[in-house]
Amino acid sequence: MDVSTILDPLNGPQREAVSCDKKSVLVLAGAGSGKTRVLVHRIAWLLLVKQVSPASIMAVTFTNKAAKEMRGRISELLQITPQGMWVGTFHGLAHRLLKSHWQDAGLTENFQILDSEDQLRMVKRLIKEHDLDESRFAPKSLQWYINGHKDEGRRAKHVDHHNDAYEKTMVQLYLAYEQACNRSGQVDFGELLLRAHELWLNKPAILNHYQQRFQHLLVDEFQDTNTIQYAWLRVLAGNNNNITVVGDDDQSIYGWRGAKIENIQQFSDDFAATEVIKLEQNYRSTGCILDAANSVIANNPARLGKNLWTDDEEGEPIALYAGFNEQDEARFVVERIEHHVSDDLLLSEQAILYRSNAQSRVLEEELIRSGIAYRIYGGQRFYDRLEIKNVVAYLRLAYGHDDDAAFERVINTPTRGIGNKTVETIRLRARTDNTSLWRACEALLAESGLTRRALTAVQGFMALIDDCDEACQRLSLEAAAEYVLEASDLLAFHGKESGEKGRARVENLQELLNATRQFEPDTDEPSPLRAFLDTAALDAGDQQADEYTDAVQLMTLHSAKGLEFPVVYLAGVEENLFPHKMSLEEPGRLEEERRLCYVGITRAMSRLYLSYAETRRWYGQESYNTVSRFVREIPAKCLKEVRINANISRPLSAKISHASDGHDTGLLLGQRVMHSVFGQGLVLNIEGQGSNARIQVNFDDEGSKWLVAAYANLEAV
DNA sequence: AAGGCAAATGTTTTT
DNA sequence: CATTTGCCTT
Repeated sequence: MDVSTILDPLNGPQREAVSCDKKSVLVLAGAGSGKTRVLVHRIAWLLLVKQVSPASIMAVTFTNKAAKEMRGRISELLQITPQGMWVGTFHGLAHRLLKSHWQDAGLTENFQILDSEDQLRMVKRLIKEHDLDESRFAPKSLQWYINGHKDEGRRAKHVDHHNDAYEKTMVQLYLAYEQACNRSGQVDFGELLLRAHELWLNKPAILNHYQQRFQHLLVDEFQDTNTIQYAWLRVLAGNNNNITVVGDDDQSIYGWRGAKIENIQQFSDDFAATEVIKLEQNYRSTGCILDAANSVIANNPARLGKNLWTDDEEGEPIALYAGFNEQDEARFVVERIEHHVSDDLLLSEQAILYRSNAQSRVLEEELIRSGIAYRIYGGQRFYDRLEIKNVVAYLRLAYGHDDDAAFERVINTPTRGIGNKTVETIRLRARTDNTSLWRACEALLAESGLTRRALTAVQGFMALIDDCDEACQRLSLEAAAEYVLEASDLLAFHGKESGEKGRARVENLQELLNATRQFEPDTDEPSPLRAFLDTAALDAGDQQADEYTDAVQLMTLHSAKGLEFPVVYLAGVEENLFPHKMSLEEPGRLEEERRLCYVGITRAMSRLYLSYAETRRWYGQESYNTVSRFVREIPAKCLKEVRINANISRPLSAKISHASDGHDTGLLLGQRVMHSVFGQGLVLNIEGQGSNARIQVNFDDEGSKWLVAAYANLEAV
């Protein structure tokens, strides 16, 4: 294989980015401009042309999916899988590091990862233990508070409470949380990054070793890095290593969870003589779609400035549909999906995107009614399911008895007569002895600190865990999991849950056994069980089921980032919904919503539909929204309004059928009417009775409006 | 320990 | 509106 294979398929700027010899390179890659391709080809370039050892390369992504894709594409391009390269997520790499240097990082050897649910439980418990009012100190906000500070690299001792009583308590709780985590060998997601950073700072020898090793750092989705992630990278890169970051300031949509778009600017300041390369040629969308995206995003101030262009044709204009309510909107979308299917497009080539999950319901109902297969992205991850977490907790507790989060979860699951009272005694003992719950149990058993009944139950539980431990050491991972499932009685426990639920739970448990069977520990982790537990904590465990059935894709705009579809429906482009009402208060949030819109538009390859509802039932209330400001930012020449008259057939006939319920307005749905000011129009909707009735009319010239029957003086035409 | 009922509470999500 | 949560009862 020669150099041409690496460079030939690339355009000018891409080539420059791939072969650039500068020590620090910032690639500003617009949507659909071949960002991943540049990263993959640059790695190939380093290996083949620069003869760099794979072991000196570290590539960092945000999601496991992206890491997996990168590894796959590198192997595909090189026709071999390079050994010794570190490709992974920030959290995954930090975790790997901490496992190798657990002592230097001040951790226990078998430290476990605390997911956000476990974290919330722990935080709740702490609030209770401190006798604080949950309404004043909401567990969720304490969790948010802790994670926020960790993302900024601050421990409890660093937080300045300004002598404010409330803030003081929060810091106190943060401190208590840190202590509880340390006591039970638990590390939350933010802690992985924070500890890894502290490891660099506190152990120069270790840092030096890794700086010597990783002379080439590559970072994907750089605009999503938060403070601690960037700090970690910067220290690792030092003054001598090579670092390439790829990102798009216009696609920064995670500011609300700590991502710092400013890191892009900071990067150029921190690394001397950074080469900045812009990738602006888009290989995804039609001219029309790009024009729209460019115009919308141009309304954001303080951009680094990119303008996407394409060789592709103008394409169809973007269609905008004004539904009279969300059902009508859904009907429109489904009708268009059916239309495209009859045009030989697959369902899976079409995606419905929305701002918030609550919107999916109506769309789903309409898809079901029409018998169209669909798949919703997002939602609960496999390893987050209750039944899965239960089994994993048994395994965790078997592996490391001091794992308090696992202990809390399964001490009485399935129920074995250990009630709150007993658990409270155990917690108290653990706190006074400053030890784990398991050790507290041992102490209590030794000195009979429990009632006879509780004593037997706890003893039974501990024996069960020891059995599981023994099974884990003796058996294969799969056999051990099977043993745990039986011995703990979890299979039967979940199986007897009512109806559909129980069946689904058993199915998932079976799926977990599958996962253990297929599991291949790929790291240098000697214990397959530990490796599996790590995967369960850090990896979503993508369900691959139905991945191959043809189905319409439904997801939020956030989860659509990085994907592309021939046809995209962007539903609910209304003020208050998108941009979301909540985001209008804080400064800077509107800009982020606009970037989200930019992400949405640029997902579409050839066709883009925008739709909104003039009336929407939202949290049980009727709301009247106008079309989103973002739509008004799209140039008129790119936009074509779909008039209701054009697809009157299904939506209206459905409405007309129950219009005869008699609203006593003398008008019928679908009827043409005349208004003295607005001119002629079509009756879309009638609500209420007689003169109180409100009528929605889509005027030919003025668009649709709601009118009060008593004053409107509508005449049938 | 399970089931029933009222109250609260609703952007976006990965690790 | 619909789902989840906490609290209360048996």
